[in-house]
Amino acid sequence: MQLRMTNQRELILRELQKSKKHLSADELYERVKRVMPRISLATVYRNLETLSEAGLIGKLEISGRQKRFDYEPEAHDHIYCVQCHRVDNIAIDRKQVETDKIESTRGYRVTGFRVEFAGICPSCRNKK
Amino acid sequence: MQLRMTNQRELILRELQKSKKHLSADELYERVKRVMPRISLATVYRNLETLSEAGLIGKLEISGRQKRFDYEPEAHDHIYCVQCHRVDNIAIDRKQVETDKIESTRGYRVTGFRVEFAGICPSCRNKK
DNA sequence: TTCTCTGCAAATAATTTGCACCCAT
DNA sequence: ATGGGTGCAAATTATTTGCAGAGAA
Repeated sequence: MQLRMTNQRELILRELQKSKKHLSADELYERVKRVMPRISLATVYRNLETLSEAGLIGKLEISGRQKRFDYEPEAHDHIYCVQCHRVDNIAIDRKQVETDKIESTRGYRVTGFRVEFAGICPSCRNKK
Repeated sequence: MQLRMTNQRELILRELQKSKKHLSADELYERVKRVMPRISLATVYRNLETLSEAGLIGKLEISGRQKRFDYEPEAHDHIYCVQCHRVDNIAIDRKQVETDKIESTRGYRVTGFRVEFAGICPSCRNKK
């Protein structure tokens, strides 16, 4: 299966990169529609998936309801399976986060890691 | 609003803790149904939400399609908003992950962090 | 030409909600 | 008794898929 660079795919990639944000499929759909009004939401979904498989963009696994996509593919302490989404705990030394410092991978083949913080963003802080 | 400890709520909490896994709502539903056959899936959803707000269990923000719930509430590197789910990048020193070591919080009020690894779990490794 | 890709609409999957009745406090 | 909680069914939200035609390689 080889990748064709269609106008839609190129536009989706370009708009996501231009945004410099972590957009959901429908947020990006709203943006690309301005340029290509007849594009379909399904096309956006399919391309985001394709582009992240190709490594051109990143797919964020943190989420509320929706998946979000990252304008730059990136290397990124729970451990979870990217195929079946099973999750397991893993013991790590938080002061020394490096793949080879994991005490046990529980049998997983580790493909990457990332550190994620939770918090309240500026505009939500203002609302309350 | 005060919390009532109903039989349903207690059972849901107990079964999640007993499982020692990160179950999704419907996986947990299958388990509690064995004990309380007429319980509704909606009740499971409502209680998982309530229990995690109360801090009795944890809600995992990493996900595939489904949310997963953690049998133990836990302290937990992207930064995202727990209210609107906006996501922003944050610069950290991965070798020194501590809240006070973040270079900039981008205006977020940080409530916690966790380190998460990605990989392929043992049973998925076998399937391929 | 040959396949991958697209738009459209319908189908799924996951989660939420309205409502009338129930029960923990 | 009373206000939060429940079951049921219907409604939403997010994402995926079948299909026939379009267009990149």
